[in-house]
Amino acid sequence: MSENAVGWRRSLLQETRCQNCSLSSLCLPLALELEDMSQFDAIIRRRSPLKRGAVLFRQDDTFTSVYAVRSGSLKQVTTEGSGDDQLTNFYLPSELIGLDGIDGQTYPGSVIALETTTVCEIPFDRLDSLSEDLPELRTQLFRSMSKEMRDDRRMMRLLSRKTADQRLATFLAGLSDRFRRRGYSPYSFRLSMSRADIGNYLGLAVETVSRILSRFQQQALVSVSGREVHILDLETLLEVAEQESCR
Amino acid sequence: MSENAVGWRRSLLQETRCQNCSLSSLCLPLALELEDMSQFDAIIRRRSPLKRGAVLFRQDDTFTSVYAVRSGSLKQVTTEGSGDDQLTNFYLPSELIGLDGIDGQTYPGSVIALETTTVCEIPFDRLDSLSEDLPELRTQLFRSMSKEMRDDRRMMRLLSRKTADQRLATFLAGLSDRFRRRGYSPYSFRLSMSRADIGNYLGLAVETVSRILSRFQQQALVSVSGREVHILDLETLLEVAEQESCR
DNA sequence: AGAAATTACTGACTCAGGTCAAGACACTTT
DNA sequence: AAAGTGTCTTGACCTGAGTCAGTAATTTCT
Repeated sequence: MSENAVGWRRSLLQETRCQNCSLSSLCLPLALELEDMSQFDAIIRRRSPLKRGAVLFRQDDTFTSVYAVRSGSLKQVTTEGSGDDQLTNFYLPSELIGLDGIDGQTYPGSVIALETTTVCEIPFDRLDSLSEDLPELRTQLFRSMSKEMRDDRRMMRLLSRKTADQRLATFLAGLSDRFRRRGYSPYSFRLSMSRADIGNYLGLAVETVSRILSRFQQQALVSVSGREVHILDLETLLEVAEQESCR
Repeated sequence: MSENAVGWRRSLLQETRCQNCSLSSLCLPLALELEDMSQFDAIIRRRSPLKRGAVLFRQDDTFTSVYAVRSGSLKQVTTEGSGDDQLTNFYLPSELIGLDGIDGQTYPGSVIALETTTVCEIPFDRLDSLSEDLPELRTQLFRSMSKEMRDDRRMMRLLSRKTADQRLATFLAGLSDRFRRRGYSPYSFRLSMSRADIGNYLGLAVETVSRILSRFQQQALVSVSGREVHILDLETLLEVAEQESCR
């Protein structure tokens, strides 16, 4: 405990401010001047890291805060009726969690860490009132929500019109792009989620995910070993993802 | 032209203000005091009615305004690649259109009237700056967006987990509920959209929509004649909509 | 290190819902 | 009233992906 606690305390002091955060150009305060950013920074609560499987908040918990991912990744899971879970989102660094909880005062799904993960907690009432004084912050908040709606629409199209092949190609290409934007290799990354998670998210059976990943590998589009992914032919992958409902 | 124009001019004067609007308890300004509401009212532009099939705005048009439906109904259609449309939403009175255009500066889909329809145009830059002075308005705006995200998640669950029967039952029950909230009969209404629209929205072939509506009728859950719908057994319909993935 | 428990892969079989085709119905328009 | 056009319904057939079952490979625990 002692060693870790010290390490954590130190990193808290070192890079715990938005001003020093490597994600500041992607995250909520991206449009703020330095002095505004320190106002924003003041309302943020850093949280100690979550371990794999740890719950950030549970479905139906009272909504209080939104969270920005600092490192690691998480999934959102909504349980309706009994037993039948739906994985509605994966969150990567700089992305905002919990915006769908504003209406209704409770979170509509549980959010769970997929690996060791750190997040910044942003109490929503403080964020709301700060957005009164900082138009750029308000704009960015509107944009984040708007973007999420747009992404949701894309997901609906995927779920209602795309074949299993197209879904997986879209998923892999999408991850690749998200890694690229965050400065990681778009061609080589590790999946933090299980096949079951991917299947649940894409509306496919686990077996289908496995089968298609194997076929993509045969076709030399990707090379997969467990959760390690190498994208070999992004070009073709994107073609598969968007190809005409070719008959 | 003259008679209609006069009629329209008159109704403009009569009930063209939020203060008199029967939807004010459901619409964006729902939380505002009377004097705040008149501030809000001042930024709104009434539009002359759209006829069936008329386009409110087109995909990729520059984003300028959001719209509140005053009467009638509309659909949002997104075209990706070539030809392959996806119907992503139906809008009923009091609902807000265009919030997904804030990010990216263009509308992500075309919005088309399904019948004679009137909308209130709300220029977004004015709405944004007004939300600085009226916290209740800002809150309501956040809520509307949050609610839409929540609805989107529900739609994803529908598209990825529900059977065709469950989808149609959910759709009918949902419409019924939306009519009820707006003060119309939840048991008897007219569909403003075609079977093709319904199919597209629910991720089903037109034929499937037809077949299942027929079966629902046989099972005495509903009685359908063309676009006229009577819900005979809402209880069971809701059961079908949410039943366990019963094996 | 070895046992236990997840997690991932592959094959064989099934079925919900898509596709194709044809006819019925409901509207305008002349 | 006939003709034309789009929307809706019904039937026959087919296929993509789900289910079930068994095995292999990881990861976790002791």
